[in-house]
Amino acid sequence: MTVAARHIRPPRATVGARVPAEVLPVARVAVDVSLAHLDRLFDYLIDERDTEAAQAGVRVRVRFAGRLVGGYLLERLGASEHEGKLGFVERVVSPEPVLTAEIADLARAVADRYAGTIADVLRLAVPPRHARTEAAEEPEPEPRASAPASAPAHLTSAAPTSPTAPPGAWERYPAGPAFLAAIRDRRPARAVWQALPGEDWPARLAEAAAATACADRGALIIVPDARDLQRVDAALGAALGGTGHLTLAADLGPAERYRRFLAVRRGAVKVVAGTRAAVFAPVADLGLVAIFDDGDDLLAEPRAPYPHAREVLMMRSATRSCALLVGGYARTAEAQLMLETGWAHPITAERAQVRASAPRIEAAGDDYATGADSAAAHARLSPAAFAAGRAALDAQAPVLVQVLRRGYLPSLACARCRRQALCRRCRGPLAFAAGGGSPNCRWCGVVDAHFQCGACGFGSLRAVSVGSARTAEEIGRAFPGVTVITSAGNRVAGAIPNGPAVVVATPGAEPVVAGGYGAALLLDGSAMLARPDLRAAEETLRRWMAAAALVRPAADGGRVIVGADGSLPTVQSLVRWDPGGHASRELAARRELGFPPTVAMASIEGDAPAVLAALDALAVPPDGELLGPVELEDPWPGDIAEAPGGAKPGSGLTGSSAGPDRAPGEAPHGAPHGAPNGAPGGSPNRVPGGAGVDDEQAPRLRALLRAPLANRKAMGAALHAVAAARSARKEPGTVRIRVDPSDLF
DNA sequence: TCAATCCGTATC
DNA sequence: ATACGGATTGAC
Repeated sequence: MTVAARHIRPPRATVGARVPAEVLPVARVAVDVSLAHLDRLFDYLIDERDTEAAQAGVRVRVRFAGRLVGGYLLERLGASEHEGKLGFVERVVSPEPVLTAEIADLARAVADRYAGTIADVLRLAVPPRHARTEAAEEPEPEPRASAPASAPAHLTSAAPTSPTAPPGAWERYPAGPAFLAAIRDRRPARAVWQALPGEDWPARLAEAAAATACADRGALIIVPDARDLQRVDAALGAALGGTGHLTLAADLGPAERYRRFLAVRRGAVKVVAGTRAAVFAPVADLGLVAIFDDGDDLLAEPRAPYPHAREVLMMRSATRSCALLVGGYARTAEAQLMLETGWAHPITAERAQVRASAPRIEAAGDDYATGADSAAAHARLSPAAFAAGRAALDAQAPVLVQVLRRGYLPSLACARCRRQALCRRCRGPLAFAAGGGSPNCRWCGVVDAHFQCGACGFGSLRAVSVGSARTAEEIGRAFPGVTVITSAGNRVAGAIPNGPAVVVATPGAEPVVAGGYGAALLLDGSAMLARPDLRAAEETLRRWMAAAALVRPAADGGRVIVGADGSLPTVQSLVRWDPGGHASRELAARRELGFPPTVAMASIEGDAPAVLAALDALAVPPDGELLGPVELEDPWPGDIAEAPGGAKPGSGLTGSSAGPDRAPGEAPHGAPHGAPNGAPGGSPNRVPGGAGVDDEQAPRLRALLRAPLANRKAMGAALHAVAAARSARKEPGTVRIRVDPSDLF
């Protein structure tokens, strides 16, 4: 038939019909399709002329249901189980085997655990290809089966200077040296480590990595944000000699990101540090995985299937039998559970050592009525806080002031009815910026010169919270003549010089200072503790300890004043520096209430009809329990909660961006549903009219499913089945399923 | 009896 | 999305 007329572009160069490869002609392919009912491998034939390039782990293009899609070749087989006829692999994209068997297995396990698809996990795990980089980076000198010793000399881990222990301060922890010894002996020790106040934790992690390198194995270190990563990078440089490691972070460009990924994959570098997306780094011959400050919510991946970095590392540790180190000043309930089940051992210091390292910590209540007219009271400083700050400054030491929110007056309410003040255009929160005469909207930026309460019509405002900028201003008056530095939001200071100065910082943005702060004043404690969040207490203690750990020991005059009621258990735990006791009580409480991590929990949320149908179809696992559904009022319609200059989410494919200012009210909640850029109700600034009444849009529901930990697999499978049924029938609406969601309320 | 069309289901 | 198979319909 009219062959010539049919083709606009020339027929494939394959004019000669394709013939299956002589050996192992069948390829098992993970296609890049994230539909739950297609979440399995598919078999294709390999053309004889692709047989060389078509190795396990390479990227391929295949025709799937009529269209070309990407995928990874996972395995070559002699024959297929598939009854029907097989198509050919259309193209081997590149002979570079980017997906190792370990990461392929890990991706499958993570998908199963989080009721997601392997395609989604692989998108998190393997960076996009950058062809030029791939070509530029030497095309594989020798056959790749060669021993690790064949790595280029300049990239091998610096010759371990002493074949024995790297010297370090792990001796301050009774179990520390034994843990390092285990790493050196290639034993899969697992530990939960409570860093001492003032601990140079990047150095300790670097020593652990060096011990791993001594044993000629790979190490992977995960930290919450870019600032932490810089410190670990520097410490690794010092411990390994500059070329023995590399870092993986979100802010690298595509080329650099892929270049480093290839260096890791090719085994040229065996010590890797990174932010959360690096948990999937294909480090060869893994001997140690480590994570620091695992309570930080940046370690929860915001893209489907929402895996948590700590959990992924636990999985890698278990399947590869490598050592695991979960560190932090504080201790999460999850870490506590590892200890109580005996899965991991504690690395903690003796009481005396803790006392010698910690500053003096006292609670000062949270009202500043005393001397209400003084500048100190305006700065929300209790007399004790003011005195501690004054004393530190007099001793030429810097003072750290931790405040919950950034901005000037970031949250306003009607002065009469106390309802939150909202923008009349987009209903976003109103706030005062520094030096601004009128409040403006934090979402759309519009200025509202004549506020009128949408609920009661009243015309004046009161501040609900005070931000870092306003606090800095007041502190300046309280301590006249002293330099005031703010570190919050987009403007974060990494380190400051020693000397008298006041640093006002939001949690996670505290600069480090050589020698330590003379004092830390922790404001807003009650507000932090009062958050309606399962993890409010744990999170508050984590933030307090992170700040207090930067203060010099009590013997050197270090003092911490926490602005909260001293009788509260969390405050007590801080004062006594007892993260273990706090975590133990926290875990007991969660067990009592049937909350994670003592049970497996999942949330099912989305459009009401779709959620109801999904719940109908759900096979509740044995001893499982369905809670809800309840209607969800979503105060944050978009996934961008901060309009002016806020860090754009999802810019880098490596995940985690620095953004250390994560006050509770501002936490952007994650994307509202499964769609990657989903903004259900359109952009924030819609509906010009309605200034008051809650305009109900399509109701959204949320249900929780919980099951005993032993039935976690069954729960994942049941949820995956629901998602599969939905996608197979192309059911309308949105349902987002999350296992171990970070926000339960 | 056969083709055109509709619907459901699988996607190697 | 698209492709295929089986059922259904309508015209000879």
